[in-house]
Amino acid sequence: MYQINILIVEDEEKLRKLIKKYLFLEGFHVHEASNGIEALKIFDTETIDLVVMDVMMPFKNGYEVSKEIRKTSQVPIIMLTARSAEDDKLQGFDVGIDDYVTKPFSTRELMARIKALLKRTNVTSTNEKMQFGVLSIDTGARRILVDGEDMTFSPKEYDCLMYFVDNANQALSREQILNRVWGFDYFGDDRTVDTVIKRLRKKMGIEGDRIQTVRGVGYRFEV
Amino acid sequence: MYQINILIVEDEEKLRKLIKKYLFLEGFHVHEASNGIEALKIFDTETIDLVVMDVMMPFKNGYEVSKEIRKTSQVPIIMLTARSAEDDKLQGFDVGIDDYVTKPFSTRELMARIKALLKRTNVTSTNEKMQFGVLSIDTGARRILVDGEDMTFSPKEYDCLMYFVDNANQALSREQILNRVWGFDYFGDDRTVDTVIKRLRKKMGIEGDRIQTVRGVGYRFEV
DNA sequence: AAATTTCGTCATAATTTTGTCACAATAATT
DNA sequence: AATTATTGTGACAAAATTATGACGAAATTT
Repeated sequence: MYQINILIVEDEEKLRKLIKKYLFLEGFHVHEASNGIEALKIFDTETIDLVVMDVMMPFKNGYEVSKEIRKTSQVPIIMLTARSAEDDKLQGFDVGIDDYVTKPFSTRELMARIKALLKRTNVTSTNEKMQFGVLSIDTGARRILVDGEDMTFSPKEYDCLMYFVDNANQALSREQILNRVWGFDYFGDDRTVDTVIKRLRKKMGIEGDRIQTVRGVGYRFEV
Repeated sequence: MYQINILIVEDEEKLRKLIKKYLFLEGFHVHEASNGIEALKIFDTETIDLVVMDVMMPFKNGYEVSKEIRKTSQVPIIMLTARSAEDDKLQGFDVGIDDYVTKPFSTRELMARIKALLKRTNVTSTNEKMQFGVLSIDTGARRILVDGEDMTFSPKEYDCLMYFVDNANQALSREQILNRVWGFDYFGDDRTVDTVIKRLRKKMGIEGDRIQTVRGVGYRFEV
């Protein structure tokens, strides 16, 4: 499946690696640049779906880089800034910054912002058609057929199934599922997952038992 | 469905890519040329519905290229010029330039001019007659029949339906619909889409439920 | 400029989704 | 076999999302 590409532009290596790690854990494909020049080079040669960039950088600051990027692209940009002065923000939005995160920030906050922005700007994975027994999934149509019948899956059910499909034959803990499908900022019962699984299995009909219980851990989608 | 083909002739790559990006977002199929020779070559081999061309270019300037094109075609041409002197404009119209945009211009202005010119010169997506159950669409006449009855669709309704038809069986988010039907520079409520959908469904009669709600996302037109 | 149509927003209704809980069922352990 | 831990499931109410009618502003036509 197609992975979403994110470019991190941050001169402070520790912070860059930290962000990279969390983005990686969220399933993104991550590109790194430690300065603006490098960033623009990568941006020109790679397909980038979203940019996370520090304002303060040697050579070229974040705003200048954004301005360059905006000449050719409407890619979503999130700016990291140490200062939180109002005029700073205004300047940012002028250059077409889509969102703003003030340091220090929690990785959780940053992840939330990134996901929200991706959603807002409609960056999604490509259209695919998949088949598992009598279960057909058409991601472009966001439609699922069971035994040829159109089955309506709720957003949570759909997202959950997608997560399973993307990680077929892997045992996924409830926590992992919660993190990915509900978002890492979700504070709810682990067992919520069980309920969605129950509904999924039911709707999937005969293919329902592709979702195996992994006792003490969570679930596994088998292909 | 047939996409409108636009040829951009501009030697400055950054600007060319920028225009391309915006045209793409508006749903056009875009061809690029960085000079007059290349432009003529593409014009000969591709079907081009409209040309956007810079006057100032190496080798052959915009007027010369236009003259060449006019020998065989009445394709609408928009000229980009840095100078705004009157004689310039006159010379342009002499060679059969249809419209004129002076640099620097906003992408919004250029898009508006392009759309206006397409409308003026009656370039529409080809005349097609489509049938979906009792719903007949004649894009050439911009007319829709429901159950044999002539039904009047408002511009928004019509455009929206066309977007659906062009992307049949695809889940389209409200944002995507807004971007394409209302234009990327529209800042309004997501829910506006719902209202047009409501009106569409009503006018489409029995075929109204070809427009399916995709919960948490938007809508899908099913064929 | 008057009349008509279109369009966006809002309030409210209708519908669907979702999380939790209680209890049943099942598996693991003693 | 009994006990304990874990998972399955139906029910239900709250929350979220979508449908719809109404209304006035804006645009278009007459």
